[in-house]
Amino acid sequence: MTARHEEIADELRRAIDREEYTVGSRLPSETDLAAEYGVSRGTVRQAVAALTAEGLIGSRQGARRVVLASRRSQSFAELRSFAQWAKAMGREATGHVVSQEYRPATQEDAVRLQLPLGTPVLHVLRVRGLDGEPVLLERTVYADWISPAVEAIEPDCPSAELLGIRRTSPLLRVRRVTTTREGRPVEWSDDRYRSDAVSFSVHNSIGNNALARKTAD
Amino acid sequence: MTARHEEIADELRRAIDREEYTVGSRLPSETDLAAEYGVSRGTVRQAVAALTAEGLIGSRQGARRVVLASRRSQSFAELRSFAQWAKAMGREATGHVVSQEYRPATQEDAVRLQLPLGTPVLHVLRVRGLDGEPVLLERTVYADWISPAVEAIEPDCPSAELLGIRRTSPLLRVRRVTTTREGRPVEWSDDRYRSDAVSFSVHNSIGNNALARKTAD
DNA sequence: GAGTGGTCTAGACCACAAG
DNA sequence: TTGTGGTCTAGACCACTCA
Repeated sequence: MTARHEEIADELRRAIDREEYTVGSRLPSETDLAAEYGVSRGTVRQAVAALTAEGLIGSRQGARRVVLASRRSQSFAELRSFAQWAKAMGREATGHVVSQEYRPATQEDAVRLQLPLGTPVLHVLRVRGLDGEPVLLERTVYADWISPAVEAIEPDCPSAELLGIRRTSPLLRVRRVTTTREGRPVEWSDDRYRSDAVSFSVHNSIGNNALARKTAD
Repeated sequence: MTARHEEIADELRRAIDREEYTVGSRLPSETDLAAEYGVSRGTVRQAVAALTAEGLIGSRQGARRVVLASRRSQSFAELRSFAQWAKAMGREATGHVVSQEYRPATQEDAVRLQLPLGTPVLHVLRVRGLDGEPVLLERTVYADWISPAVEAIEPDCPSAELLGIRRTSPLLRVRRVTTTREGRPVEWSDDRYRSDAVSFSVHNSIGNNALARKTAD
């Protein structure tokens, strides 16, 4: 059922967690790992590529892979939910679910969440605020296999004043896709921020800068 | 010199740019692309994996890959430099280079930027602010092959009051790596934000959420 | 110079999509 | 049913690291 390379990636993550491989130390060679797990080198490379994308390990041609970080020390630079982030900032996060309903997955939903066409997906429209001030209009589409967990958590506040701004106000629009460690898409979202209220910044393995522009969406 | 799979990825990006493949249309099959470029299927998969990571195309098992976006329409959701972002927010961005010097690449520099040990890398320490208020202390290390471009742009303001806060003030710390489209690391940075001023994250193909936590660093 | 990661090939089988 | 992407194998050569 689960792909072998995902199992191996998980085992490596756990090995790093329990400090079998400590931060700064070298991972076994691809050949050794292949022998250890009884797979080909290609499969090992698929596994370590996942950890590399997560920033857990680094690599340079000719040298052993190096453990860069462990999931234990995730005190900072950890991507946070809106509420977690607000708390860290000493602000009070508010959230209201405006609407919530299942719809069959459109072509776009299916592609972004890697689901069959027509699979029921959960659409949630939320207004989120800081210290009572509405700041973010959030449209999220959840994959069917995760939506029960979402419904169980959602506090259902029937309605809310949508941001309380004119429809023509400029908004910062952000589309994003959230995935599990294994790269399985969990949700994708189309957010519109009040452009005078919030902000943010980059934090990406697959990032960009002014010198080498990238299209995020 | 350049890997074949990178060349193919570039050609595909350009093909999407000139709307040879329009948004919403299907890409040729891996087999067809392999024949067209005279390479094996594995090489084609390396190429399309890059575009997938960039969010340009999507894929589902059994169906043709779909073009999700073009680099033409990058008006929003584009990762911006600090100055670009500030301007979009209607704020005035300030920046001062506190120090700037070349040092031989340490083990960490070498791994994160995928450079040989001891290669000269450019260390830049900046203070950035919004509307005159210092907000971000930014330490950036640039790869040698990109540093000339950095030096040419940098305005050198000799010094600045470092954030104007006590050394013990809590700071939000963010480490990030910036890469080119091809995944070649350009810089990595260790930033410390004034925790009462601003900041945060999210916006990632390889993201996370509260349900499936990920270690960003 | 031996070891290692980066690249590439040419096959194979499977699960899923779509007609 | 046919085509497609996802996975996996078992080789190969090269560029680079490091002792």
